[in-house]
Amino acid sequence: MKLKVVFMGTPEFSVPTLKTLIENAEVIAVYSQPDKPVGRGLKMQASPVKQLALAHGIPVFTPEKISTPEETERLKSFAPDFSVVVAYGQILRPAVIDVPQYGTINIHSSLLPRWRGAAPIQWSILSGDAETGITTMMIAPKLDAGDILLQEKTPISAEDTAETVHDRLSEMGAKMILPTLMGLKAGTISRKVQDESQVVYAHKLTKEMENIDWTQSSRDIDLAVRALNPWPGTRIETESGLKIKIKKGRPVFHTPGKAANPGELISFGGELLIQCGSGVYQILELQEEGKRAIVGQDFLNGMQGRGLSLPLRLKGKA
RNA sequence: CGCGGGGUGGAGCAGCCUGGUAGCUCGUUGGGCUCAUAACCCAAAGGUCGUCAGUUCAAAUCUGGCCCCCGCAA
Repeated sequence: MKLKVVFMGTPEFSVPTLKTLIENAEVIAVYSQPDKPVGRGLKMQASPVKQLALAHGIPVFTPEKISTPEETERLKSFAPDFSVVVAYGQILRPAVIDVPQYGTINIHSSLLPRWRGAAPIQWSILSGDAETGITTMMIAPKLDAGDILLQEKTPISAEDTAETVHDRLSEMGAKMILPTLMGLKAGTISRKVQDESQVVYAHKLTKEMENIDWTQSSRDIDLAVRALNPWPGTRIETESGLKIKIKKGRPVFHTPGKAANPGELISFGGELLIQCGSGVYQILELQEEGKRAIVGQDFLNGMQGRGLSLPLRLKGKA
């Protein structure tokens, strides 16, 4: 007998888990955030989760607010064994959490209790954590505070960005959902209460975070560039008005022949560099406003034709 | 009708406003220099200027349509 599951999720991150459930359980209903105008032209678009569900003929519900008496009643009518919540984007009230027979399960992309909250992947990179992972947990009324069920770790490499870790954790979460549900139903998983003394919050990222403080060390800047990729990104703006996103880079340890001032865009040996508060940061890939992403060497080549020359002073933190 | 930038030899750019010889940096090929080199010097190849039509004696450049790429915003 297949498990009867209600799935709640919205972005791309949730998709692998939903796929796994569709293949191995009976997904009786899917909840997702309402369609929103997206992209150039502001065309209305269904969330990735909604699109997948519709493609499989699964009923989709997109209430503005799921924690209303009417929606709760509807949820009850499905008589689910489990609700599985993956990046749904709404807080569930106790009445909703309590509907499924075996409980409401959440997949969270950090090693709880570290990094509760909205942007755990980004904050784990930004903080220089050596590893992160996936936690499956019981949903509790308080955000990300429920009992821990299963955890799996993955190291954060020097090449990892929020995007690569996001993709990896997304797949990890999908692999962990069945063992979690089966184990819970069979009673072979022991719930583990979170150690409140270890709680750290990963608050939501803001657009302003794209502005980097160049007086930091090149190592901190490297962490920021990787943590904020692809959103909100890391932007530099020269005093001459060039707006450039740093897509990829790395801290380097050699010192340019001539000492530059912190916050100056310079080049040395064909490399595009930024002099930081301490250390030098090499820009490997960048993107100018309105243009496509290019490597540092191409940017240097293009400067010649445009009559630009280094060093270029960067605007300070906004 | 959300706002905006761009499509020019293999790459990144300039030229377009003020129509009339295709420019810059890099790469490629050949040669030179050197113990040697990703360095330096000389030379060469390589472009129907996104596409279609219009204006004009003449269009990369002006006008209109279409295709493609991207930034903001969401």
